[in-house]
Amino acid sequence: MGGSRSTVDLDTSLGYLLKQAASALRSAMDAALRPLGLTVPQYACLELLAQRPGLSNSELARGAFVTRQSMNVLLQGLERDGLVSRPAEPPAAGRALPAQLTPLGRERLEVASSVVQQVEERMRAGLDADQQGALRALLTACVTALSDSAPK
Amino acid sequence: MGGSRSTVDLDTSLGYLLKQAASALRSAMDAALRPLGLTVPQYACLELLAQRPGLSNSELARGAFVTRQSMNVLLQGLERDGLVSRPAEPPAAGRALPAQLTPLGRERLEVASSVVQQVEERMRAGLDADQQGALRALLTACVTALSDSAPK
DNA sequence: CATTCTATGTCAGACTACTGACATGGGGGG
DNA sequence: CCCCCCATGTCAGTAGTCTGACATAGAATG
Repeated sequence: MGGSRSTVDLDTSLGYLLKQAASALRSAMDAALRPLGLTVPQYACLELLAQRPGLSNSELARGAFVTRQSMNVLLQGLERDGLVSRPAEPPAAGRALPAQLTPLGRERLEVASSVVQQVEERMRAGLDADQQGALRALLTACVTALSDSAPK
Repeated sequence: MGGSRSTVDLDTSLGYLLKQAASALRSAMDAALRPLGLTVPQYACLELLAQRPGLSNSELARGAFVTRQSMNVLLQGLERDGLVSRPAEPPAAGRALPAQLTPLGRERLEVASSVVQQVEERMRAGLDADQQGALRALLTACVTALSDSAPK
């Protein structure tokens, strides 16, 4: 078991490669969404709400991989732009405020989803169906391995 | 999870899964490096300098997936802490200032590399050698596909 | 040789995201 | 029943990162 090598070899490191891939995807999505006036986290929030209406702020934050606080300001911006609506008063049961897409938000998301799908297709250009499934399985394994061994 | 035509299905989206994996890895690395007083980009910078001494600010920025400006302030902090050294004067040929690890920086990196390697090993826990090679190949294919089709 | 293009370093500003902290609502265990 | 623990929403402060812009150095082009 290890300890013999003193530094990580970036050319063969899975972590470095993972970051490189995520960075490339992020840049491509950012460029594709910029003309629509949406950032990547904003798009992620809209997409989450389209598939699971009524998600609360904290649930959206976990789904978009940001903190509650960041998602809160993000949601305020989307509300201000009329893409998302939240009840102003606490919902009688619990504190979580369920958010909903407005018709305008749904419309904006339609366009955003199509450009993002084009980006994803570009990314999968050289992969056949089997390879895509394999990649999905391998990434899932990495995620579960990391979260299972996560302290606290 | 019915596949809708108008929106991206997050449960089967490779992009979403990629972001999830990168986020989990980032969190794990962040937690592992925090006790050492290093952030992930700082660690990336040190690791790059260990393997390719004399890299300039811009080259480090590309290698760490940040902008030149961000890498510049990051380098200033590392210089202030005595982990990295750069010549104060322009090097007669070109504008690029080659950066070097100081002995203290090398020492700090030793510890950081070991904890990061432990994180990577946790991530690869459920993958055998073949699967790791496959994952590497698939991610590389995604990166090249994205950069080849990149506009600009 | 002059011009243009590209790359680099740097400065200024704005924005994004995070950490820390506090109050509130709901569920269990004593 | 009361208390403890966890999750949520929110506020304030801080730190990190990006975009935009400018000047300079070297290469490429005519």
